[in-house]
Amino acid sequence: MQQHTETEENYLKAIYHLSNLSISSINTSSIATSMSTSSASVTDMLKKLAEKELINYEKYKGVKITRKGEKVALNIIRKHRLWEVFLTKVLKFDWDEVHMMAEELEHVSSDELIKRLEAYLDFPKFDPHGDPIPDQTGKVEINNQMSLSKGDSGSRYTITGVGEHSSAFLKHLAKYGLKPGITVSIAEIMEFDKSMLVKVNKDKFHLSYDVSKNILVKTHGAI
Amino acid sequence: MQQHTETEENYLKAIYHLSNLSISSINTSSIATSMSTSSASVTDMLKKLAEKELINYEKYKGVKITRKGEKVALNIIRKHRLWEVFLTKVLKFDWDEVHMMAEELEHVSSDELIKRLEAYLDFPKFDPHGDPIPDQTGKVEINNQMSLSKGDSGSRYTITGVGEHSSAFLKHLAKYGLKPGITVSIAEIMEFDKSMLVKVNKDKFHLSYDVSKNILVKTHGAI
DNA sequence: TTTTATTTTTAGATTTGTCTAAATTAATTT
DNA sequence: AAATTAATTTAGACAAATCTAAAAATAAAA
Repeated sequence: MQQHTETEENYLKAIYHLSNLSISSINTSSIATSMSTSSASVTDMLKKLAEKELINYEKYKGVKITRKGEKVALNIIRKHRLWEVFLTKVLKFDWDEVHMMAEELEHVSSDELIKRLEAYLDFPKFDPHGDPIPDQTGKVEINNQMSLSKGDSGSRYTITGVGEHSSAFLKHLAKYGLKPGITVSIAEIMEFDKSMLVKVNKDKFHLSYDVSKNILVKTHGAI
Repeated sequence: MQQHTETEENYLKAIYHLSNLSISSINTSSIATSMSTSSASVTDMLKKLAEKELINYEKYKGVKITRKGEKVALNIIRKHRLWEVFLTKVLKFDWDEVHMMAEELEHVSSDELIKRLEAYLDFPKFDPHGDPIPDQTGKVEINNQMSLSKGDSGSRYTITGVGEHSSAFLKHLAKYGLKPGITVSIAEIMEFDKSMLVKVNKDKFHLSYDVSKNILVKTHGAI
């Protein structure tokens, strides 16, 4: 049933994620960047994935993931996120420590194992970073999140997730106590560098544009 | 810290297990058989492992695992057995289903993850098949188990483990309700085929030599 | 619309683990 | 002890995933 190599799965995952960032088709170099590899290697792999009908690929024209490829990607993402819940909720790891471990675990676990893990965790809907967990059929809840950087001065928002998963970024947020579920209000937005002053409870602090851009929120009060 | 490939780890594990079956040094073909591969492939890998000082290897003279190699093997075995406990105790898999899954999980999990898993499982000393779980330093409890096939007619024994882990064999034992912790007494031993008649509570049944050979026991009453 | 610059693909090499077939060494028989 | 058989190692090839450098195609600029 699972006839793909770990590497193929990682490429598919990367292509899937890039597809969600822009509507247009994905180019070779953006995949190379996100996989930290050369364009030549990407081209080789694209041929292989196209052969298996996991992507549509035309030389020099870019890549589009097929429904079949998307299903494979979503299954990997499902595993990744369920393991992240396990690692934080059960083994008590911090949310900034679990990404790399889940990166390995996502490839080894059988569908049956994941089904049982999901039941054991009581069918969580989101991972520790606020990302939705796809179900067995590949359905994902689309949460209408926006970047905090697009928020308005004076408004309140609830953090629903992050746009970057590096340990460095998550550790940085942890210093301010920022994580999914926390409510922040924007006190002031600086014109010249798009940085902002935010308030959490009684605390006030300054967030650079690079940071606020990667904090995902929903407008406060809305479901 | 963990500079070995998955394949190298699997070879080391096989060599370690074979070393515990006979005192003499291990030959190429027995490794090939247990790994389901060719002798030529084994020879290639032995050179690589010897290079890394994980084994002592002399052309045509066989293999002995070094202390360093043993430590690597025991760490993999530790991970394997802790995952087996997790899969049976937490995710409620049957003991005959967990071997292959643990075979994959043993390679991906960091030492820190395993330390937390061990604590979460409340520091189990044995896996579901009765095999002892090595500690972080590579210490293993040597349980003085013997094969049921070497038992005496009229004596009672407690099952402590199995000498073969295939799903087929474990399913066969399950049919009789045989597993670690169960007490059996030998009612009769047949001379001609070394098969035996055993009693468990009120039930009596016939075990072939092939089966009794792979049931490990301790003499009843002893710790 | 040429020319230049950028992106993408091809060509050829490398690494890891595997294979088959041939050669070598060790073990057994006669 | 010589001959035969069995086990082991070498040689050469292959598949997967990667790389660098060169060639080809597309995009941007003059």
